[in-house]
Amino acid sequence: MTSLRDVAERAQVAVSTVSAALNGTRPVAAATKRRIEQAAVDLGYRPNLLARGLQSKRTKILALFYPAPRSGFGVTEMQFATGAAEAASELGYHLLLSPDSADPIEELRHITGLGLVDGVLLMEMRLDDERPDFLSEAGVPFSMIGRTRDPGTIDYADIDFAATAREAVAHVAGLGHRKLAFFNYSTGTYAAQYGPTIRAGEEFAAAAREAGIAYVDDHRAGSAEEGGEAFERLLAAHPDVTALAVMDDHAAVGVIAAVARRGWRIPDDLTLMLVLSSERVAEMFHPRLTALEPPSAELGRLGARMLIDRLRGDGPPQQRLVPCRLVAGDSSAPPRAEV
Amino acid sequence: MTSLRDVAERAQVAVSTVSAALNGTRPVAAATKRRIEQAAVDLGYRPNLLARGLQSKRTKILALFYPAPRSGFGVTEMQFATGAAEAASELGYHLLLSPDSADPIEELRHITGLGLVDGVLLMEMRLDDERPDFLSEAGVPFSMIGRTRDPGTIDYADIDFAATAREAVAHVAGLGHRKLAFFNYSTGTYAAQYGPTIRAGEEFAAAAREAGIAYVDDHRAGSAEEGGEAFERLLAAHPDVTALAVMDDHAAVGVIAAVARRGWRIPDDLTLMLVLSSERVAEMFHPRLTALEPPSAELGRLGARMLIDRLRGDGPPQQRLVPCRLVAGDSSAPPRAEV
DNA sequence: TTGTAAGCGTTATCAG
DNA sequence: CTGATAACGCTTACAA
Repeated sequence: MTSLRDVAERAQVAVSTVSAALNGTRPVAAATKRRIEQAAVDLGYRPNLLARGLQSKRTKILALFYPAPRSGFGVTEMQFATGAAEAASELGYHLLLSPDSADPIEELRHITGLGLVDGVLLMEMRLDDERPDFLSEAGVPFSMIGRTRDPGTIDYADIDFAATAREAVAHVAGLGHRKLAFFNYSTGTYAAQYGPTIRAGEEFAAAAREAGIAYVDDHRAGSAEEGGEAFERLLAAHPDVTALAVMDDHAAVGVIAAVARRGWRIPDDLTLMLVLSSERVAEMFHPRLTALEPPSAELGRLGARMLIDRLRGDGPPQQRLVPCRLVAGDSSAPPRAEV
Repeated sequence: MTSLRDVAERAQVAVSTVSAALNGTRPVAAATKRRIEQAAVDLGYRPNLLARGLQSKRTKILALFYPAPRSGFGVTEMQFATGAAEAASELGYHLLLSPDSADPIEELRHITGLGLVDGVLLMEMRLDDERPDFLSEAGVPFSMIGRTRDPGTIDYADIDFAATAREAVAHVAGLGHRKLAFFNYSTGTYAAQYGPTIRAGEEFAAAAREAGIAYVDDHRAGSAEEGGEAFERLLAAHPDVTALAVMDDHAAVGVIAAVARRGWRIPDDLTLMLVLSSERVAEMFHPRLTALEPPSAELGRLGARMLIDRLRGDGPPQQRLVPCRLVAGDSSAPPRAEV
């Protein structure tokens, strides 16, 4: 482990000069600077992040704080992480993966108390999430992937649920459908005030209203079984529904099975869309489902970038909403002609 | 930020005594110890990891070094990460997510040169992977999720491909099948000497031979299209195949489509299994596919644990093989009665 | 059993 | 423009 001292000796200058030369933190004569840089290269010098951090109070480490997965960590969550790690890496930062055990706040207190991280990236936000309050009070810089009900001036990157819902509604309306149903995530996520659950629910209703098409959404399903049951109930109450948007992949499996049991076919008898699911998953179904794919990796990248901007002291709060991408599959078609 | 000094002042002792009391690194009178602990609690003292690391050369940080995803990061890879993070967390360690950019070795040199991490966790191993050599030479402790062709005495946790293949073969043989086909990952992963590709290929062949059932495996498919084509070719050459094991989820999609085009049904005309895929994914298919689910989270946990053991200086090399779990779906059945 | 003091590798503050 | 020197918060001899 070669240190600043070694470089200083070899370049015949003082340690502080080496530091200055290498960091450009104060003017250094061109000649000396060259000499120092050469020495550093010769010795394969690498600054010690710990020492630097201890002194400067900046570790260049960000913590990605992720709650225990509700229902198995999905591809989406993974992409938050890899996106954030990539962006951080590009900007010279490192990403620490911090699982939250039982008590999120205690865990946050712990991880931020260690002096190890410069800031925290929050994900899996609930509308009434108490983590932002804690971090604000503790004076720890942070940003969110997702957002609380009232994010105030906190930096965040979230899905643009309104635009996403509008696009989904426009898609089915454009095909001629007059009545859309929406299956949200499980009741558990609703109770937890999980952001996407609540916001998607609201925005799909609003978008349908705006577009002037009928809408049903009182179904929440988190498993294939529940999805199938919800679908039966739906048709019993609203036989005129011709299009369905489903948030939970597994619920969609149940819906498809129920459709088949009924002797129906997709898309002839039902237009089915997967909301907040990836193209990769949509392709597993037969027929390939239309999907609204969340910009997960980008949200991760944005979250990391705005946190780093904040750490660098730059400007006003950044709040970004990015819509899902509609990937048309073979599960969308005009409604069957009513007799 | 409250430091050891603050605690020392409040407890009316020297800093070193506080350190000793809190770390149990040398005997401290019970009374003093209690006083110190009380003071620490009162002040909400948290040891500064940077300072500690700087002094002790131990940061309690592990880097999970992951290569750019070959084909989109899957659930499996995510579970390596979360499993490792959890295990690390339980043992008082932290996990740094280190994306490898273009040049893995350079990136490794960088991350290990910073003095930031105590050790490295490697994943996505290729049989001829050069990363282990680099780390060995550099004297950086590490462990692998997966393994090279000849891991020597390096710690690793990998899938037990032999046992997995045996179980798969026994499953279909038990149903009465006499000829099994195997579709591996794409040719690209073969060329890259990607561990699972090579090992699964070999072990399925060996298991079939042992069990005395016929076997075909010269098909590699990494997409739905390729999967469909491979299936057509397979049946053209081996019309007597009644069971098929597929490694790539997307290839399976193509196979299923091809089966349907042919007017066949699963499992009546073909027993289909997904190898190295999760139950969650298998459930998306209709019928629900039989799957051999890799113990991803456990491998991540094991990898982290053995690395930490190594850091603590414990014992002999740890090399663990864990078989996949067979999750029977509705895609397995006895072969159709030949006329 | 406890205190003193010397670092760990940086950065930052001063003089020179 | 450059060189001492004092932190940063902790661990670890060594002394008392």
